[in-house]
Amino acid sequence: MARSPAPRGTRTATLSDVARLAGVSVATASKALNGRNHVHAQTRERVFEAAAQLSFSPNSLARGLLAGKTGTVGLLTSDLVGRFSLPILMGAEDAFGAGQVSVFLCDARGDAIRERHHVRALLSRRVDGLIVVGSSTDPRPPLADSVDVPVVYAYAPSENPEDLSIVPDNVGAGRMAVEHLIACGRTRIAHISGDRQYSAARDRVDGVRAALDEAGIPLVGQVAYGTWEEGWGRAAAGMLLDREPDVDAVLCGSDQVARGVLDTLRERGRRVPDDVAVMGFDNWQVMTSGARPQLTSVDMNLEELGRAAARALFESIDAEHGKGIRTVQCRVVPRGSTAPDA
Amino acid sequence: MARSPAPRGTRTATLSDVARLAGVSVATASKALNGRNHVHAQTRERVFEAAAQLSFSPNSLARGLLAGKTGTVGLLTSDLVGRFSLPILMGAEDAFGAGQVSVFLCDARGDAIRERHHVRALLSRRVDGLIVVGSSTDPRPPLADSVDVPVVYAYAPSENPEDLSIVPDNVGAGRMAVEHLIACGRTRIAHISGDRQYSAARDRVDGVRAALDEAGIPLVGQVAYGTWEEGWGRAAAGMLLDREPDVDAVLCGSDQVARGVLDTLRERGRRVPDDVAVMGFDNWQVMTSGARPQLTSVDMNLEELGRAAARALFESIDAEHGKGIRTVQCRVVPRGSTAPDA
DNA sequence: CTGTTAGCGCATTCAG
DNA sequence: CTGAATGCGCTAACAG
Repeated sequence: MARSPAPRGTRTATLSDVARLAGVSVATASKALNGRNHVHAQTRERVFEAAAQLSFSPNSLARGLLAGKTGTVGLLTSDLVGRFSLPILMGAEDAFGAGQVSVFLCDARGDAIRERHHVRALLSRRVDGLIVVGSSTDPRPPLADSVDVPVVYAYAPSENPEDLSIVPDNVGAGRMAVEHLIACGRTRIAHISGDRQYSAARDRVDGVRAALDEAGIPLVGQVAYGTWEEGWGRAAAGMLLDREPDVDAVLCGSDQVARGVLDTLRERGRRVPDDVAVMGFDNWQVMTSGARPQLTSVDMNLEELGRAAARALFESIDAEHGKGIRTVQCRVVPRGSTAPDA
Repeated sequence: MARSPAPRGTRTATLSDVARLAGVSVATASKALNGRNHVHAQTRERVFEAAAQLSFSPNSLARGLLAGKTGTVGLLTSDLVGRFSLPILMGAEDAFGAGQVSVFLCDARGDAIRERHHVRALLSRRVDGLIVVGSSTDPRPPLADSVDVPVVYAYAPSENPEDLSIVPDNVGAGRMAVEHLIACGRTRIAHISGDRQYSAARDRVDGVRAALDEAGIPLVGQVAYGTWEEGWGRAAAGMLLDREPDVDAVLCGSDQVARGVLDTLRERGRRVPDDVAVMGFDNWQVMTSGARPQLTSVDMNLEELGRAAARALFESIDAEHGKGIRTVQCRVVPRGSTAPDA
């Protein structure tokens, strides 16, 4: 059914319209609608009726102009297409949306010029704060413009240690992954990583080594760096099996790499998880659930990271800036590729 | 290097600050900065210098309050996590971002209550227009509130024919897919679809049948409806091969289904594309490029759809509302799974 | 309890 | 060519 759209050209009702209809002054109408004291219950009633009748909606611009804050924040991403920005964005949207804050979304597409353009536009709109979402966990330069509102960097930390950054705990992720494999009884663990250029890959390796050292278990073979894709997983798994036939677990740099590894293992007649356990990183639903068997993976809790960034921004708005890099814990999501029963 | 953040608490410069520093009135300063005529070149110069010195940034709230339009639009999605909203959002952000428009992003999470909440907030912020992005191509109820700004529905059309909706051409997609397979010399074509509940699945089937009829080629077996996932593709392919061993092409409801079909074909010893051609829908990069061979797919041009929605909204803002449902063409992206050379 | 006044920052009249 | 005045819609002082 079509609620008829409000007639175009009809000026949207203003507070003075409401006041006039209710037979009071604008000030009284304002107080009534905003629940201030010192207004008679009956008057308040009349004002509310008038407002409803005119479907009055307070003009946030006017309010913001007066208050000096707008209840808006800017979310500046550099790579919307990338699948890591999205959950962060969702988490932030979630944390803000619950309250009275609206989010301006801007995609700089990895272009510094475009980023400055967006920052200026956002400042001109008088956002109360800014979240800058990176496209990888490698540190990024701070915003070029000097900004007089709080800024929180998410996923990619700012290179400036004076800034506040919230990042996933990649070292912890590597550690947790190995601990899970060990808990599953594996002792011949290999690591097929992703692109060595990414600090995420290197940080996870650090965690992997630390956990292995603590357990007194050596890594099987060398860490194999390559890409984040399935093809690399297939190729690397082939080489691994040739050199280290007695491997009983493969930790993969991403869920995609893990998918490739699973393919090669199946073709080589290795059973998963009986002969070889496999796990990935990112816990990307479409990758993990389509796999045979379903893929155990480390979830980087990106949505939580987004929420954390939003909360941190709130705090910075109300109080003083935080500084430095905070990490968000990740978690292992066990499935059939490491635990027979899962 | 850390450009020192502007000292907190320092009120951001206003036009009268600029005017004072330049030794002119606010009116003159305004004209100078906005490139109006009737202002001496030297004066203009002085004003610009003053503005730069104070890093003046005009307050969009004040401007919007005065002008009656804000240069903002609301993008209302119901399913950010879904992979179809994102490209649409990108396209829209792209089309708007090029100009002077900023985008409020809201995710209603498929909840009508939350949707109303967001609509009200956006109207209160005096957006100039609204794009409503659906999570499937099934028609959706129009916005519950009566809205006095233009609204464009994207992906999911509004149930109200008086509204303007922009949707992908699913019928055309089915048709193009079959035409591609026929062009590749296939005559024994089967269709493993997705979830029958979705109009997208049914519309594509319509296109498939139309194209087959035109070519005078019968469909091999029945249309197999199931889910959009890999597991369904594997299972359905097994049944298909049992019943119709001479099939030479399988059109799949999604790239994921196609991945499953490819797996089963390989296990059954059928070569792709030599024995059987395979193609999917959506052209989801991560699915198509990880496949062996790489997967031919129909791209629904969602980013273009987003841009089209943005453009349509522009037109509605400047002129009169459009009405009805417009479709955006899709395109086949050929890869190794249908054409040996690709 | 209610109304009057002032002003947030800006662009646009209209006089000078 | 420039400046003083007006008002966009609203809230916070104050005065009645």
